[in-house]
Amino acid sequence: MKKRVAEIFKPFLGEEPPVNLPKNREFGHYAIPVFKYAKAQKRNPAEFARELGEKVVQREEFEKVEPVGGFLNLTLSQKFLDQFANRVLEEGEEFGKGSAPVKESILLEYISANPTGPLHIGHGRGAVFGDALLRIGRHLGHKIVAEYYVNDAGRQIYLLGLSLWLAGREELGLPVEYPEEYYRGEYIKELAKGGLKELGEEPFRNESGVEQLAEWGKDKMLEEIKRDLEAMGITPFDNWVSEKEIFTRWEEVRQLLEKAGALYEKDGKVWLKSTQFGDDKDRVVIREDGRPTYLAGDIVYHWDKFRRGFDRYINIWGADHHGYIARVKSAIKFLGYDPAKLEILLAQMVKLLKGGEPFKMSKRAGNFILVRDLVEEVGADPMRFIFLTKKPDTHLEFDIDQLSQQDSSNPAFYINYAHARIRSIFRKIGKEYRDFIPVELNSLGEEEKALLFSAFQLPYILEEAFTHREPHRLTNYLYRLASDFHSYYNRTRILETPEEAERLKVVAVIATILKLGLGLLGVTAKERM
RNA sequence: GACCCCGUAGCUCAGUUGGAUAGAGCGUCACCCUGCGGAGGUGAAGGUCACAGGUUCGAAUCCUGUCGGGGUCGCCA
Repeated sequence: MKKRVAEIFKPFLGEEPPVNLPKNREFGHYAIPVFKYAKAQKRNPAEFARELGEKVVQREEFEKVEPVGGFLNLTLSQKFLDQFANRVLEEGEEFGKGSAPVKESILLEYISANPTGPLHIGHGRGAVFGDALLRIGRHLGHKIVAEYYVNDAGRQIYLLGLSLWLAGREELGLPVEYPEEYYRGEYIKELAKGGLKELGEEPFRNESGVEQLAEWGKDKMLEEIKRDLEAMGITPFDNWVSEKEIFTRWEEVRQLLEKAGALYEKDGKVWLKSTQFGDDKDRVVIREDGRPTYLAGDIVYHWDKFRRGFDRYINIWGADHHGYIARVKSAIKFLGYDPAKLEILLAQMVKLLKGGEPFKMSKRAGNFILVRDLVEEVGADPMRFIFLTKKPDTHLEFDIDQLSQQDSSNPAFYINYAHARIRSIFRKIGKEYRDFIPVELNSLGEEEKALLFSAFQLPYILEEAFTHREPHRLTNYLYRLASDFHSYYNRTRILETPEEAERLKVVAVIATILKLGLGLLGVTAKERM
């Protein structure tokens, strides 16, 4: 819509001018600041705006063209609004589909939490963030592959086995000596009990059982993670990539790195010369005892990603991994790929309060808050919403009690309620949205025009939300739209008025947009509350 | 010390590509039910956009510096 307006001005200005959305409704739907063009011609901006206005005032798209200072304010005609309303009603939830100006193939990797414990709310934030990006991006027409990297090898998995072994032994009354590092927490005890039932007591008798328990426990945890994802309504992943499996290609990658002069030996270890491409220090990839570090696996994984030839690679990591970016990018560079194609988004921490009381998260200590518990407490939708109303790179703090509220303080509720109210009207009259396509809009009030206008912004909002990797823009937009609707609905009767048909058409558009937008956030719009 | 994120109303946070009078929710106060869903709406109070410079027609937004809060700095992941 905005694009069409910009195009109208291209012949007069030589380019598509910036088209602003004025905050104040008195200034119309769109405003074009002409300062830049006036200055280039050394003209007075007000005069320039007036002359520009005269050139477009006759067009059917505009009802009013008004120069104010250095701005040219535009009010769209009902005819123009009607055309868009018809498009929304015809296309329904396909509205805006494939509207990205440039379509890319993207490999999106997110969560990738170790299968050593259930997901906590920090993972939850990354999960919801990634899922929203995925849905929005796909709607816009990007080809996105969703991938989860499973760290199913190495020390963390060993520790899982050890922790289960210890917990099982304690359960059996066998002697237990706790080392400094192991996983605590209720889930370990429960899992160990499950292990006793399923595998018998044998693996717990002596230390050789640790490895078996690690393998078994990892599979169990992965299943639990998948259950958690499902409970949150996360779109199923296209790929689950196993570190263990991918690492079988290490020799191949190692040779490539050596050829590129990326590796050297020192103190019996193999180092990556990551300082060459901006890292603070070089990093060990193979330890003295021959075991690879985590980085080695990650290098192979990224090599594998780039070989698959996407336009872009997006990783969503916890903010605590930011120091890791430089070394991964340097490895990519050594392997002959363009590290600029790898975009790493950091999701900041989540702090949870309940009645003002802070909760702390620490996976090791075992007193972290599980996604599962939060879903049980407030439901998946409110949880998704609270994560998606904030920028991912800000520390997020919220009180659980507020999310349990069934009122406007709970955005998930509030938006759904707007949708349900409209559904209720259509249930009552027994008609479909599409039935109103033939209705001509010509006696709309200011509020109705404004409602339609903001509903038509959806494709633009989606584009912005995706390119900035900020799905919260969509959430906030939907909230505003719902709010505008509630306000309108509160003072405007729809049924049994002379304007009934036109008003139904307007709210049908609103409901379509709300449902579509909610869907892209992973929330199913409710028919009734 | 280095690097990353943040600093906007009492609290939690939005603020579009730099654009006109700075926004929401919660909390406080005052209102609106003869109504299609009041689980809603309207209004009031509340601001040195951390601070200081700079860039320009114009800065919460971009640049530099300072201060403050959080995070990371492993041969864990």
